[in-house]
Amino acid sequence: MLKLWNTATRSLEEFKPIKKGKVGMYACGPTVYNPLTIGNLRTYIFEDVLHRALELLGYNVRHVMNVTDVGHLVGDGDMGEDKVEMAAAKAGKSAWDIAKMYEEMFVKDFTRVNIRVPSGKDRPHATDYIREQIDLVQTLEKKGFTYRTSDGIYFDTSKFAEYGKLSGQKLEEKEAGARVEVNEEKYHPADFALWKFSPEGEKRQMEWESPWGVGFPGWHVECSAMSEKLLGQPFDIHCGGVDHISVHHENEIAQSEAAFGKPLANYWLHGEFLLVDGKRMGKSEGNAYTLDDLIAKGFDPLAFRYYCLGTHYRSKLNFTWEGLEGAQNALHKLRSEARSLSVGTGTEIPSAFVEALEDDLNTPKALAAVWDTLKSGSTREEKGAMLTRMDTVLGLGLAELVGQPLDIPGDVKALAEERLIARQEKNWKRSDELREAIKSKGWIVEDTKDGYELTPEA
RNA sequence: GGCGUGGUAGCCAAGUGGUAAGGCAGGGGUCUGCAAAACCCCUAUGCGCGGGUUCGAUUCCCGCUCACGCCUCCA
Repeated sequence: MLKLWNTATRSLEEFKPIKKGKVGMYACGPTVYNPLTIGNLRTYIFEDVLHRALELLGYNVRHVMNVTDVGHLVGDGDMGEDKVEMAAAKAGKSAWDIAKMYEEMFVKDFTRVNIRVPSGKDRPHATDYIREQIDLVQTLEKKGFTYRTSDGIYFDTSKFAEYGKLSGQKLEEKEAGARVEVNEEKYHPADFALWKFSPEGEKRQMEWESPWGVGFPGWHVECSAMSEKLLGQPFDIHCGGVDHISVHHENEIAQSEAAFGKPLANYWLHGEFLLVDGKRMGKSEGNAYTLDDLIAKGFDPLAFRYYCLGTHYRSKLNFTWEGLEGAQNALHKLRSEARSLSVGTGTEIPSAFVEALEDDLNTPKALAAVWDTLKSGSTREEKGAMLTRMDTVLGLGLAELVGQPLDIPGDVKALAEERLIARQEKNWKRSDELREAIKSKGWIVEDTKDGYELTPEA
């Protein structure tokens, strides 16, 4: 029985899909205006593991992730500039080119850490669903949830009685906060833009006609419009990062539920942050690392994935280089274990592994089950089969290594053979020379009980 | 001010009302020309602090403290 922690109820709940055997999940995707940080990546890895775990448990999963290529504003809430247009201006490129460039970058990063990237319709772009977003705003307008200011159409949060139910914060409590509100035309600080007008006399690169005037959709409305269009409402699981709980997801709920009069999603799952030096890592904090930074330091992207798997998704992960190194060492060990196994035909999965996943996606526990399996008394074939199955969830690239001894170049192999003979003749000088020769070709030779073992230099 | 999360060995990190998974690092041993690997063994009487409940708490309750996050764009 799969149990998941539902942010909406703040409790562990048994997962029951709307349609038997099927799961519809929606994940808030990147805003394509700068490179992904490893913090962003942690959340996407969590969603990918969720997707894979659901499949292992027998569900047919539809995983939709949007690409925000318009409408995400920087700075003071609804008053700032559009992130994509701003990045474009800075780079001297068009907004469309910027969006395309950063989308290609994140797809590359996803691929490098073995995240299966949603594609086609399952990766909708906000700019391709302008019609749906306008429709949604019109529905809200008809139902009386909107009002107009000089710069756009806004959602009136005071009209939605349940506003704040996800974060457990009432409107009045938010109001008491120390935030500075710069948009004095809004009725309430929590109100948010559904449609923004293009600035007077200014031509935006991304703008569309609408019943209210030329402009562009607000950030929150895209998710509501696209999830309804692609998954229906309600759908099963909505995920994202914890920082979205109190604003973005709250706003999505308000829009969607106000417009359609039914729940948006049944389960809300949120991935915790990755911290650096015990503090939040963020694009605006200036302490953000990218996957390329890790690679530049000689790390394998999958070592980062392993690192993430070692912490429960609802716990903060304090990123350190030492921790990443430990993860990489562990991954190397797993790889060499995998190579030493044989391809088996079994479809067994250790129950401890499955139970760990069913327990709110407890990947650290699942990883422990992997190690226990490797240390167990099962045969190489059984272990090979089990590791292969478990790797469909882990995504550590172990499955393809099972039963695949390293491909050793002939010349290296010949040197190793020659060294073996030298050793038998107790010609240690020659033996050491040959070890050096092998090393110069990028391989490490190690003696074993009945011969030697060659591994590529890290 | 409001809402929320967490403090477990050198590091990372699970977990439980009955005496602490796993990984990394470290130590000892076997082995070895050397080295490494491999294998075996060891490494928290202890789970932020103080109370309480209990036969018994790291696990439940209360208080405190520290750290972090959200409430303003950010996974």
